Amino acid sequence: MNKDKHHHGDLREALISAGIGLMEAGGPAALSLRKCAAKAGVSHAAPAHHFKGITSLKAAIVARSYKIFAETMQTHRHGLTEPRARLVAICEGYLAFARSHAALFQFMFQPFPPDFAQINPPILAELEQYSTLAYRELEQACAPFAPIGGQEGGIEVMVWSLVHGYAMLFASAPEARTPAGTPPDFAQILPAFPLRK
Amino acid sequence: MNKDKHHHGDLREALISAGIGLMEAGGPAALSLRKCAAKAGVSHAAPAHHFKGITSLKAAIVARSYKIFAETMQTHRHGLTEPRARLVAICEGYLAFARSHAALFQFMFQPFPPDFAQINPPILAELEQYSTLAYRELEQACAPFAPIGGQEGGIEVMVWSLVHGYAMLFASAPEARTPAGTPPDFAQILPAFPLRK
DNA sequence: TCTTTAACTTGACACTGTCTAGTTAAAGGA
DNA sequence: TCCTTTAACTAGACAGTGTCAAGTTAAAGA
Repeated sequence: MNKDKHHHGDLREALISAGIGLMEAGGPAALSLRKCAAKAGVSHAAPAHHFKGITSLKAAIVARSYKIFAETMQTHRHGLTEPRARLVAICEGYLAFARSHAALFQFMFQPFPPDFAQINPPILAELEQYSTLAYRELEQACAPFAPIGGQEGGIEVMVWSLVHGYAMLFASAPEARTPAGTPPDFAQILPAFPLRK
Repeated sequence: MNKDKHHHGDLREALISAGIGLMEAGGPAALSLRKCAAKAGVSHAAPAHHFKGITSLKAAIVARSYKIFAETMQTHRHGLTEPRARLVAICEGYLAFARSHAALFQFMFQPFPPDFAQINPPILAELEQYSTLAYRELEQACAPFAPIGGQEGGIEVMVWSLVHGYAMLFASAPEARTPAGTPPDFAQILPAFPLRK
């Protein structure tokens, strides 16, 4: 741990972990550059040498979230080869992540603030990498099925919209606030879908 | 306008309008109690007499957003009686709002922070009222169609999830970042849906 | 060993939300 | 009309935030 040394050793990683911890404990609003620094045991200005600003740290946290997100879906579909079962498993992984990492899930899909440009390029690349990784999971699960409306990629957009909307509205919310009672399980919704091989 | 008078006249309304203006100009992060007060021409502590804290002001802004949201859907479905056309129109209204009021749309569907309790009860009631109003639009548009999976309300959840997910991912985002090109129009997706009367 | 560079600290600044105390204006009662 | 009460606002202070500038300390390279 490099105790008492001037260099922290792996401050970058420590800051990301601290940030995720803060968000999971108190929601996205609980994230603060200074609190992350304190949790990592460094001064309040230390993060500046690893992240250009708080937007950069946020981007790094989102990148990390996408990584966990993709891994969750991978775990769920592992070993399944039958197309329909595989797609269902991917959706279950999607919803499982939204439930168990509610704060991160909400944070990931928030549009980025206008100061996007200040994010360090390597962080941007990492973000791109893992979000693509997650998207590929969904894409591959949809691949066996015939396109909808003749448009390429239409089926992914349809399934993605459905599972994402459900996750946002019912899985990740603190209380699934449907004015009309408890929503049905997603497992009852997806099978009603017109998926043809 | 009650110029030079001690009382503003309608500060509450002015603060909500100012808040919406700020958010539409610079995104949700641009909202600040002090900036709202400045825009309304009062001191920085004046809002405290109308909103218990910034969470209350945010709730009031969300309530107002739901009102506009419901009205947008009403306008779109106006005059349509054929069930399918009506449902399509409601969805178009949903997406139109997400596009034209992107910041508000994102903000509305963000889960509330833990300090929910500090929100003034009348604001909470207003929020409840308008969000229910918006939900009723969708509910009524779905009513003519047969339930899915035997579960009551299943069709609403399905349609709502689909249009909401699409709105979040493709309509309200600054750039619809699908790793695989431009997403298809929603008009091509909904018709593929298994809706029976 | 000297120089350079990266990692971090310290201190300051403007900005945020919120609290307390004071002021000003309107409203109600005699 | 005068007095009291109350609501609406101002002014000032406080802790917390992100960010910048300058200094320090440690590691790396020649």
